[in-house]
Amino acid sequence: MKSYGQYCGLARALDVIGDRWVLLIVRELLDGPRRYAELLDGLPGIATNLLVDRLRSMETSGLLTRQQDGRYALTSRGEGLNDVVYAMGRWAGPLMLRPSGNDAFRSHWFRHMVVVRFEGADPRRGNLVVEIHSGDEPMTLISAGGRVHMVRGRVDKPDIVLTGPPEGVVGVIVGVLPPAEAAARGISIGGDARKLKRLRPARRSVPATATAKAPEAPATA
Amino acid sequence: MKSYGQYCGLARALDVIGDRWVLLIVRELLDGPRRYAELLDGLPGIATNLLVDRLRSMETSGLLTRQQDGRYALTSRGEGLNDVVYAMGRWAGPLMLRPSGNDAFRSHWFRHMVVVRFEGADPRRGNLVVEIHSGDEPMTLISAGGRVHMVRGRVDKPDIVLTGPPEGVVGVIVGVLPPAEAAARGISIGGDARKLKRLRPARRSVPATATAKAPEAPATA
DNA sequence: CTGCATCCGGGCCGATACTG
DNA sequence: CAGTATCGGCCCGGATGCAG
Repeated sequence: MKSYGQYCGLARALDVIGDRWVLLIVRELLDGPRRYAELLDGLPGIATNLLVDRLRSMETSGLLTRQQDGRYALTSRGEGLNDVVYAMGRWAGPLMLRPSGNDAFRSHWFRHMVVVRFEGADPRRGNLVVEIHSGDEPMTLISAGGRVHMVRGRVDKPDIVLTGPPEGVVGVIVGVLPPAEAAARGISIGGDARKLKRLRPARRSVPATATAKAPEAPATA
Repeated sequence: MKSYGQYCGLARALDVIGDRWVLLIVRELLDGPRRYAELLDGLPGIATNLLVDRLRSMETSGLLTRQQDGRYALTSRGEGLNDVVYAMGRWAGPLMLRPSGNDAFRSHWFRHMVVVRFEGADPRRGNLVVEIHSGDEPMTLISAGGRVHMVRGRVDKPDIVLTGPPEGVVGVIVGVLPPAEAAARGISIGGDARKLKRLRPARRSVPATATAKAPEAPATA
């Protein structure tokens, strides 16, 4: 992509990560090193030449390296994009209620979509294990020690089992879709749905990122 | 731009803000409503048709509205992108040391570049007024009440006056360029340069954003 | 089978000229 | 001042080929 040619932080960042697919490749690699075929599967819709082009340019711009085993891994600089990816994921919250429809979906994307909503530790958060069946592989949400994690696969004795389209699963987990209405969205809930409240103890929808704005501008109140 | 067609927060966000120039338009409007000609001046390099195209599509996607006076203003949804813009600006820190060279520059961009480095209130931060001459108009940095602001124009009796290329000004302010070496970078400092330390009281280079990563990451599987 | 490289059509981007 | 029109070129996307 052509450089913006502006001495500005945002513009210089976009010169590096503004190309199409770049941030989605970062998303995939934030889960750990991946090989070419795994990336191709995790990035439905990308053309093979574009994937290679991006991997090359991201390597020269210092976002990733190629390991001895041939897998691609983020550099520390690339991992620094975690905050950018999560800021965008948080902003996208309202967009996720729209049904997935024909959109492609991979189960491991749940990790970012969910963790972004439960960032930080909250000691009042209860322990909970939720098994999720949506997409190409089972995933398990684990709330423990005040933090929420998400791992591939299943674990023994989940408290709840969720099955259905991804937007319904996300809605139930983040609490915008009441369990009573979940069935109408194609979600089936195994176990005691009331336990889901443990994930959101008090009234803390926004994790106190403290959007320190300058004093002019209309300030979103 | 074509949609990624993925049910993923990052992908859906990029479907809306991934188009070239969109985030830079947001950057301009984060300073408040602007008219067409002002945007054109604040976005050196953009073609007039592209600016119009972006303004139209950003209006239909709910990022901005047109006021009665014809000026363009961010909606609350658009202002929500503040965190995204700042996350990228923070990540771009290391990229800003490279000289501006032939890059275009507008003085009001200092606001984002500087505020992003002093986000949040720190009661130990001292009061300071720095007048800056770099680019197309004078700017003034004001540290008061533990917060750092940046305003257009000049105020009476600044403590320090900085003049020179933008990368030198940024370097001196954030502290990576010692005042003793500033002259070699074309920076002239009026007043007592030691007062600049007031801006960075303790050893807090990173504002404790607490990059909460999941514990699995390396995933050698 | 994995990991690319090449080719080509279409659309978006960028620069300039022009208009109410 | 605030756009509209036009056109060349580059990037993107999909298909296909091919070497280890």
